Amino acid sequence: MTADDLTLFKKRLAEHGYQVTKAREATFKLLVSAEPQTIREILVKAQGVVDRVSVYRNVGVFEKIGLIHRVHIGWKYKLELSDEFVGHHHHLSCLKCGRVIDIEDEKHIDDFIKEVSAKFGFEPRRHQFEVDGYCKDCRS
Amino acid sequence: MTADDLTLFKKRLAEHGYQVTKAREATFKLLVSAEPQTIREILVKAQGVVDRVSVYRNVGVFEKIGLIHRVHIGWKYKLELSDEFVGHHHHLSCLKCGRVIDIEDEKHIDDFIKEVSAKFGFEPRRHQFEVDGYCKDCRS
DNA sequence: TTCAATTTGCAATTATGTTGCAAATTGGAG
DNA sequence: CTCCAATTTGCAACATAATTGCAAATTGAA
Ligand SMILES: [Mn+2]
Ligand SMILES: [Mn+2]
Ligand SMILES: [Zn+2]
Ligand SMILES: [Zn+2]
Repeated sequence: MTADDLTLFKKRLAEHGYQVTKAREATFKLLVSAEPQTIREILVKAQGVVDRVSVYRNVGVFEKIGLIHRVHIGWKYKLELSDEFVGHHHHLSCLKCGRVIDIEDEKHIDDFIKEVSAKFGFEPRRHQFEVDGYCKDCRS
Repeated sequence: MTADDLTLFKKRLAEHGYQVTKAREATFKLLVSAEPQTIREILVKAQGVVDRVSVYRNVGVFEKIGLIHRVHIGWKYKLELSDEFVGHHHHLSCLKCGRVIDIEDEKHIDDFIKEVSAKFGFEPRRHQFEVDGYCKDCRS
């Protein structure tokens, strides 16, 4: 993670009236250290450093102020930095090794959403696209 | 649900070496009665008829043999009949009233998957696309 | 009808996430 | 820097969702 990321992190907390604490900084760094990851993975890494309840609570805070968001990966959700940090994207997820590949969309998805929203009078807010399969190394 | 659906249900069970039981038939009928729905909703309807453990176990069986599948709806998953029954589709999901609208894709998604899979040497197996927002009635 | 194999239901257990509260930490005022 | 009200933390208890072991019931094939 860059120094800028950490600065932005602290700025966002302050903007929303949250304090910058040891536990929050540690939790955020764990979040960034591998991405995306399950809250379970974060809890394991946090053992002895930050209490599980505080991890849950602060992950909740981070979500609420838009620092991170959830993505669906194989019937669990994982946590990743928000678009502000890493740019909007979707995922290819390997059913064998668990590898997650970031993919960028170049229009297909947005066009589809626009089309289908118009058709049903729907006002889209968020979307998520996920492809499960086998990665280059696992498809042998 | 049609008589054909029930016939296909029994056929698939038999093909995979599973018995056709009261509990399984009852659970499948509950599944079909409203669609998609959470396992929680099914458990409530099953009270006094099928034990919760059997519901869990049989929903697991149904998934395994491809009679049903999960779809992501607002950070929960819901269960719905597989494509074989209802045709492949995706969902618009209302953040306010919870309404779920089935949408069909006309190429966008498949093209995108083809494109991006080629790029990463990925072999796609399953995919899921979900749009959250506000339905016609709720956007006022 | 008979019976081995499968399935069911109940109790106990495990996994996951939440709440109440006293003690510690934080950040701003003085 | 010092002080202190407000926020945050960690622990224990609680709540909810899902899984497992096992004896009893059901199923389907002979
Ligand atoms: Mn990503
Ligand atoms: Mn549907
Ligand atoms: Zn792989
Ligand atoms: Zn609605």
